[in-house]
Amino acid sequence: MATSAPGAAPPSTGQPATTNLRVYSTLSRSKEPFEPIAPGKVGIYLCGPTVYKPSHIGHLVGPVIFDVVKRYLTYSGYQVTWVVNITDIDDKLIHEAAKRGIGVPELAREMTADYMTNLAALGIDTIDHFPRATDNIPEIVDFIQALIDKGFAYAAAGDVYFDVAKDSAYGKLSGRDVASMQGEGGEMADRKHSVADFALWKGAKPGEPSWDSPWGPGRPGWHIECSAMSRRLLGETFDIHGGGLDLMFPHHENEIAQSECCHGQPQAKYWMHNGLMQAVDEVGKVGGRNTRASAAGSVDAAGEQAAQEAGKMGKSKGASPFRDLLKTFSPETIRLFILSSHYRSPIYFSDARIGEAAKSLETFYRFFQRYERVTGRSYYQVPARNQRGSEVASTGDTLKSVAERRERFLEAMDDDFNTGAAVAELFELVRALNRLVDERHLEDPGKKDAAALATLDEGVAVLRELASLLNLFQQPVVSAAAAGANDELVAGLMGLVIELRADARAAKNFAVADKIRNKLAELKITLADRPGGTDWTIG
RNA sequence: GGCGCCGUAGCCAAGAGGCUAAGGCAGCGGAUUGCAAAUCCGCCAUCGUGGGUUCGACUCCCACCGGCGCCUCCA
Repeated sequence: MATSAPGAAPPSTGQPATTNLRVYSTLSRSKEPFEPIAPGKVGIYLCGPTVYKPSHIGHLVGPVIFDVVKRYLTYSGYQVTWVVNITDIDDKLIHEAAKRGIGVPELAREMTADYMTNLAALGIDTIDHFPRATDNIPEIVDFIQALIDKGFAYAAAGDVYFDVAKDSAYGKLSGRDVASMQGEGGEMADRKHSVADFALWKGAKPGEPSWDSPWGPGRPGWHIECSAMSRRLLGETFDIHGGGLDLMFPHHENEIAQSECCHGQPQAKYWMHNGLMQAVDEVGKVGGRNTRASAAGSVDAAGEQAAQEAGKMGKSKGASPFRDLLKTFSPETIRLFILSSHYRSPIYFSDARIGEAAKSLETFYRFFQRYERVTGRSYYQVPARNQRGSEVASTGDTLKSVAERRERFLEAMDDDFNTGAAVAELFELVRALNRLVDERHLEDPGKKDAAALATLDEGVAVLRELASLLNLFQQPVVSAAAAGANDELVAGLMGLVIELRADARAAKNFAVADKIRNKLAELKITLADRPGGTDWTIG
């Protein structure tokens, strides 16, 4: 399992920050020019996990996306502070801990560790703070008290509720009408002034974890921790608040209500919501996409069934733990899969679809090997350009193409972090560089061309620059099979086999040469005859 | 029922009022190769259906069909 990528986000360049970035905000339902509240500085708060079960892939979509957001902002000259909260006290933790016969803190520790391990595997080392709800109880209690003092909340039988009727702006994020809300029902209903009111503090029942408060022992409601912790770490108003689309209501709506009623100013300037990961059966398409087949009468029963089985990777669907997914797919594959589509769109998840991402990554890995054959240097040792301001000299076809692709990549990122379009430019970059190697025969040992090699290096530096913004190709991926290739004995035997095959080829004994290659292929070993000799890869 | 999103090639997926509708996977043809692998070049979509607005729409509006999400403390 890979650990964090070295270097974290590219260092701030100290240059003027980009002015072209546009960010879609759920509040305005439109893309807005990005202008941080304090020049040069950006605060980001992302709603993190409730740590009661192992994280599944859906929990890691936000971190992957905001890791890229932070990298891009940093690269663009901003100083970014990114906060991800850990909800470690909540009904779900209480129930799960009881079910397993362990304490809530123990459960929280275990699941927080699981989450952290997954983040590390994905190379996400850009998060600055992981505040836990239970570490911030005094701040939370103060926050609630302030809301009561200002008349926006009321205590009732050990609980405290937010009085939605007092907030005329309530519903502005999700576009909901207070009157039509069902709200939290159950036994709390009769304590609340309105069904739409939500708990800020929940009085403890016997045996439940609790903290002292002016309203008796209890614990925070779900939303208040985020209001309190975001204020502590980022201030009353900060730049970007993110989270899954499912949190828009009620969580973020309630957060806004709490924070803005308490402070009398906006909580966050931009609200970014990522689309949800959806599970889909391997068979058939999803959504309305099989409409035509069905309408035409050629009903694909399997496809229809698959569509019906598609569903959010939520708690009820029992999505498999992320750590299991890592047994099948590399972190890099999962990152590419997530970043290949737009962050606001839902992502339909299946092994086959992630498998496609894995295949497409091979294009890059093969190019990196080719680069090493040509230059003797590892792609991973090429210093990444990390200054947005420095332009690429566009002399010659290749560099012209490299500069253009870089420009398009950056434009895509400026357009509300369009990573899908940006990824396409990475493929185009590699194509341009492969073309250069082909045309100048750089793999041919007898044809070293200093100018072409310099161009290749420049192109690779740009590839590294752009890829690092997506946290891709930061360090070599070593598969178990590839690791075996380093074995001295294996290497020696392969050298012998290749030598014997070379002799056979020299003698035009292609039957033997091909037999060797075919038999090796059965062992998952691929031979490639190149200008400089034959090399082999495994896996 | 209320609110919202979506429907682009065999599959995944960007995009966009007029310029060649990105890229990936799969497939086909060619170059290269002893043959391959890899690489490169080329081919493969008129954008769910029906109307409307416009000089012009796949892109805007309406309707319909189909799918999905939220309204239940799910990232």
